[in-house]
Amino acid sequence: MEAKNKLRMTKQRQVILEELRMVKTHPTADDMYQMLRKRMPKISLGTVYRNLEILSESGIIQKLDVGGTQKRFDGDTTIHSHVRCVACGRVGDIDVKPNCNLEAEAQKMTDYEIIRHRLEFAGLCPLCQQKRKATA
Amino acid sequence: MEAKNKLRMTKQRQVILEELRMVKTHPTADDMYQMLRKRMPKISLGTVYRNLEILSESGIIQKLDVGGTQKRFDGDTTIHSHVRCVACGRVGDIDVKPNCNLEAEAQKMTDYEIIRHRLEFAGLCPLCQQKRKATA
DNA sequence: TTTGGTGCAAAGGCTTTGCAGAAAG
DNA sequence: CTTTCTGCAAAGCCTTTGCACCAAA
Repeated sequence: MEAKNKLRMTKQRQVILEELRMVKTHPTADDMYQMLRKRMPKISLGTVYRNLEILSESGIIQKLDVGGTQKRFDGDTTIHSHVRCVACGRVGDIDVKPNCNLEAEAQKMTDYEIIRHRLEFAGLCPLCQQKRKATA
Repeated sequence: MEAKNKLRMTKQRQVILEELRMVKTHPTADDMYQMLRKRMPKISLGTVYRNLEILSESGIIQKLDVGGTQKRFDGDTTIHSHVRCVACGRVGDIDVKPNCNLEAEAQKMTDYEIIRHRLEFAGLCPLCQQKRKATA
């Protein structure tokens, strides 16, 4: 729990990090598990969860808390926003850097001490737009 | 699942709606359950979940997907943002209406069809600020 | 060696659901 | 009456955890 332990670079951890950085899909833990089994058939789901947790605590990857029930992970730790497809759940990146100083703005209106913010969009991904046209 | 059914205003539904509108705390389903039992001791947790779901689908209340594992509910359906205390999980309101047209902005940068957005802040609530001072 | 990590399976937390009886319209 | 809703308990889904063995450093 504490960040005092030294991390070891195990095969599993390495592969998890590689795979996550290789995709731009913001996979869930289980998505990752499915991907990883192809390269490392004996890896366990528990190990995947543990490592994604550890890596995100260390700031090496990012844990996303976008809508939906499952957490998602992002190998890209630069500041950017996300779009979530309301139909299929897919999550994409958006490179919006809200110029307005939202946090200062918000700070004026609350007695919370603002630390950071999160901006997320919801919409329809290209695939689901097509599906909708087909149905209509 | 379909919104075709006519809603009945049962005692339970009525009380749930009243209680939710009475507080400004963005309770979880279980928070609501605890509150409700005082007025209606035999209400079941399942009923609470079902009604919060139905009411939010009907747009009568709002289901919040802020960070943390549990969903929260808000009787206030006007557009506003939320702050979440990173220490205790409490959720407050912030009346920031991002003037900049974020969605149009985002739309330029993605092939998703943007439908809406969500702006959330994270910080320390007054109580947790005090606790931290006391500890430091 | 030492100590953190792994696989496995069981346990946990939150939410949903099947069912028979109750109640709104 | 008819159809939706309720309470209860069981099931489900995602995630975490205990344990004995394994492997980095």
